[in-house]
Amino acid sequence: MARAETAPRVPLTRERILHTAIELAGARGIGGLTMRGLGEALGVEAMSLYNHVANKADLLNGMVDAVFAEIELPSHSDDWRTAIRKRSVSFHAMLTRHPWVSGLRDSATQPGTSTLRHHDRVIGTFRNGGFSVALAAHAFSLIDSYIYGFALQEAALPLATEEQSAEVAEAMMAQLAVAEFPYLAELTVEHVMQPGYQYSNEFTIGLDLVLDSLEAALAKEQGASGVDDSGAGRAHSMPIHSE
Amino acid sequence: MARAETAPRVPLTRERILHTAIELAGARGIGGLTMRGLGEALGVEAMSLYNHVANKADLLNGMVDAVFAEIELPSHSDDWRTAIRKRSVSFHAMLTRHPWVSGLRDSATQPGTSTLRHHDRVIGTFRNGGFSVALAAHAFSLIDSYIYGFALQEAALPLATEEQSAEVAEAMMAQLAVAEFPYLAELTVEHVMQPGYQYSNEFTIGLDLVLDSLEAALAKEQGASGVDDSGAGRAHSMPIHSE
DNA sequence: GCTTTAGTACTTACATCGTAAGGCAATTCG
DNA sequence: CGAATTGCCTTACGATGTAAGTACTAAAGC
Repeated sequence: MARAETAPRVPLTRERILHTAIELAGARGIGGLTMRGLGEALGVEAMSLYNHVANKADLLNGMVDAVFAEIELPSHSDDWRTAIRKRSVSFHAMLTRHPWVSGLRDSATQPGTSTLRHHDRVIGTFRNGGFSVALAAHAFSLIDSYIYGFALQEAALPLATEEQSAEVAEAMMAQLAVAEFPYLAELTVEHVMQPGYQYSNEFTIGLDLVLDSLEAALAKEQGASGVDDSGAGRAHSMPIHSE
Repeated sequence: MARAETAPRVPLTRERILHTAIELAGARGIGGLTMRGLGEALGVEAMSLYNHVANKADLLNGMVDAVFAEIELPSHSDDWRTAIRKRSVSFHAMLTRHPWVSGLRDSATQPGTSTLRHHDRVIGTFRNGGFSVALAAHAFSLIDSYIYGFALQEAALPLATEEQSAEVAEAMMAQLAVAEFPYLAELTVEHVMQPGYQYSNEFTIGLDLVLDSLEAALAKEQGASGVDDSGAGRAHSMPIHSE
């Protein structure tokens, strides 16, 4: 048959499926990603995909793990604050590229190796920076909650470009009873509708505030360990509000 | 007719629909909430619901707005920090009661009146506490991102009870190559597997760190306005990292 | 070379979903 | 009492994830 020369006949792979799925999710949104549509994009019937992924949940897990590999790992040569800051900005950029990730909660239950490696390096960066195990856990929880939550709001509010912001703000003001929500109105007019406003700029502002507080908590913890060893010793206690 | 006495014959209402939908989402998860199932729970056919809600998206929006009304509004009599802290704890408690809320990004695009009132009061609390418009916006973004993000991770990781935590941690350790992810292993063993650990306890720790950083930012902003009026005057600039 | 075997892709089919269209009954208004 | 309006129900359609069974393709053994 002529199949050998006419069709390239690239065999289906899990990697190829994941890549195309990520592309498709980007183009049509995660809701527009269907097994049939994905099959079509790969020149294949929907059911053929099931030879390489267990089910759609497995596909989504794989997609999340694949994009986690795009995040810049914290560098060993940087001090903890710059290392964490860099990877957080990179993390945020990834979530901006792939807005559907923050919506997929299930994937956290079954983390892939990329995800685990990432988490391990982040925790390690804190530990090497002098954080106790407990404080490293707090820091990890705080930072990642912020990053995820910010991405969630970013995905919801369509304030990506300046025009979009203006549009949304105006629509909001139009239907908004200004008298009933005066502070919301003030913030919209005097902040959101200012020229050059983009919600995504808020990210690093909040991030730096978070890093400030972690730096202070670390200083407090290290100071406390000099006076009283209970802070560093009972690693699973709460060293921040020990009073 | 006998209808008055035999059958209670409570007529369908948007409120009754929303309440039952919230219950159902709590019992079966948001994925288990279907129009047919909801109708059945109300003793009614699925299509009858469409006389009171436009479509499923409208239903979900209504549900989100209804549970937003459960959040304790920041009190005017408290100072900003305690007021925000109280409402944040209340917010978090609501998201724990209704874990599906954080997953519904779409609802932020079409906020209901409860949601708007809530946001207005939060921003107002910051403003009355002395925050500039810009800093209030940053604070609002930071705090709500953290709360949402934390709830997202809480919903994903099933670490609600102590037993669950232990279970998950052990399962993780079992399949985890300890040598490959040493820091993750350390954190799991020395922190998560400690007696009495519950991930939800991390919430107030991170929250207090965030509030610390906002307090510092406010002090910095107010200190700067004494030396130089540009901080308070140009409200849409970035008063935190002005250097 | 031919035959066997395993794995990959295709076909068909089903349960379940949101919801469009139209019918019927009960309640409200004249 | 009759007319109209509202609210609920019936039926039906297209789309989705995926179970089950079939056919083809490519490597392994003789």
